[in-house]
Amino acid sequence: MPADASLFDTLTARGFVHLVSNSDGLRAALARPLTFYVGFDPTAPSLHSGHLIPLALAAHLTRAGHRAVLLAGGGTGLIGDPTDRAETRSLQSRAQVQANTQAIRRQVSRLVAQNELDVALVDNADWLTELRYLEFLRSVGRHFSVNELLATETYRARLASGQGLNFVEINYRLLQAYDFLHLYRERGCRLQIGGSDQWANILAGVHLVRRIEGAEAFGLVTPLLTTATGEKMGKTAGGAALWLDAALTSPYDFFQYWVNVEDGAVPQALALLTTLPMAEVRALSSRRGADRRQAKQRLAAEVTALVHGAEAAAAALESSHALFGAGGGSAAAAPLTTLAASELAAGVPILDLLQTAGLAASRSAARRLVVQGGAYVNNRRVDDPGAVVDARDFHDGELLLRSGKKRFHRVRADGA
RNA sequence: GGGUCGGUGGGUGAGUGGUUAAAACCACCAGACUGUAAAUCUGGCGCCUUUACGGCUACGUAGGUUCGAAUCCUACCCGGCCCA
Repeated sequence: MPADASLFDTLTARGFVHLVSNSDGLRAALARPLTFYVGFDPTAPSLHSGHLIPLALAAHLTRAGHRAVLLAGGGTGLIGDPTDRAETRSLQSRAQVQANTQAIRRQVSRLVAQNELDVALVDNADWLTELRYLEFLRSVGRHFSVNELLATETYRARLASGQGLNFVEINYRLLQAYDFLHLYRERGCRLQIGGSDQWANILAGVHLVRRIEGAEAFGLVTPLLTTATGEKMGKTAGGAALWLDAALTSPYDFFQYWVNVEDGAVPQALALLTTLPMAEVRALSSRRGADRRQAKQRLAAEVTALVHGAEAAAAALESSHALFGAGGGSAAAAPLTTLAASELAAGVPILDLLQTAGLAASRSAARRLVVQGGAYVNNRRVDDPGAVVDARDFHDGELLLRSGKKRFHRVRADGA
């Protein structure tokens, strides 16, 4: 598909454009294939929901014929981005950063392959670790005013709150700006995209490219996904982050997260996270009342497919229907714990079972759950904390455990 | 390096020798109402057990004073600010 000038308008219509350094300039630049980049810092071994929008935008751009460079921050990760952090982030060990960087590279490669995108993967450690301090100060440092740096929200908030600001943290922005310069030189990269929190960092890169190369580079940031009350989205039921790694957040849980988002978040999520045509997004968004759940299921199916593949998404959908719907279908994608037949023979106290299944963090928590009437075995409430589960509770070798209304867990009897 | 203030539970933040497992708020869990939504109301929210006004652990770390310490003392670690 050839790049075209209307791409910018399409992206705007979908809501991707929160801020742009020069909208007319970028609109014109997008008329021809252009190289852009987006960076991910290795603060964890997996990307999370916050990365979805920039990834989706990268996919749109790539499909329109632009070249993507996905950057893993193996170098900047050694410093740590202070943006939106109330206090100084303790430095991660080199080993930790390396491990996370590797994990993220693998994950990104998989995402890219799964969605058949043609992108380049780079790691800024490859050039940042070789920087020479004096040289860096003379060539890059002199283009930045400390007054201006301190005036930006990130740093100003820190100073105002009296939380202090480490020298290392001030340097983060310069390193990210240097990344942009480096990619401009090495790959002709002219656009950096990111979440809205990255605005100042991205502009610093635009500034540096202009100062040193006398060329115009562009910056574009996307909005953050928020709830109706303006809170950042992306926390799972347990309060944990919504990871894109299936080992950290299973496709089923990932799917359920989207089914459970609040009504007000659906239109934005459909437009930003799925590739559905806008006409369909609008149609789904117009569903009201209970019908809105169908829009959420569609959203969940689409996003899960992008992240975990069509097959995993289909399995998650089927399991969701099986557990919440009028029955039928397989709950195979739902979380599962296997019990040895020997354990089961003696009977397993319900409190232990809830804890083993991860539906309760401790036996105390499991006891509270039962006492408060939130524990179910095979959809029948258990109100005796001393209850014991045995083989008779298993049907076809399986038992369905539930906490509250919507957290399910399957227990399978092994060797029975 | 000197001075000074401070480090409390997932978060913010009270508490300055004795019903303090630690106020309040947020987050979170469960119940009710619902649409696997939101809002609202109710209960809960360190761990363990034979569930008891029981036991254990906890207020940066390690010691000490005391019948008794998050609260006092000492050393150390970490952070803010001021001076250098």
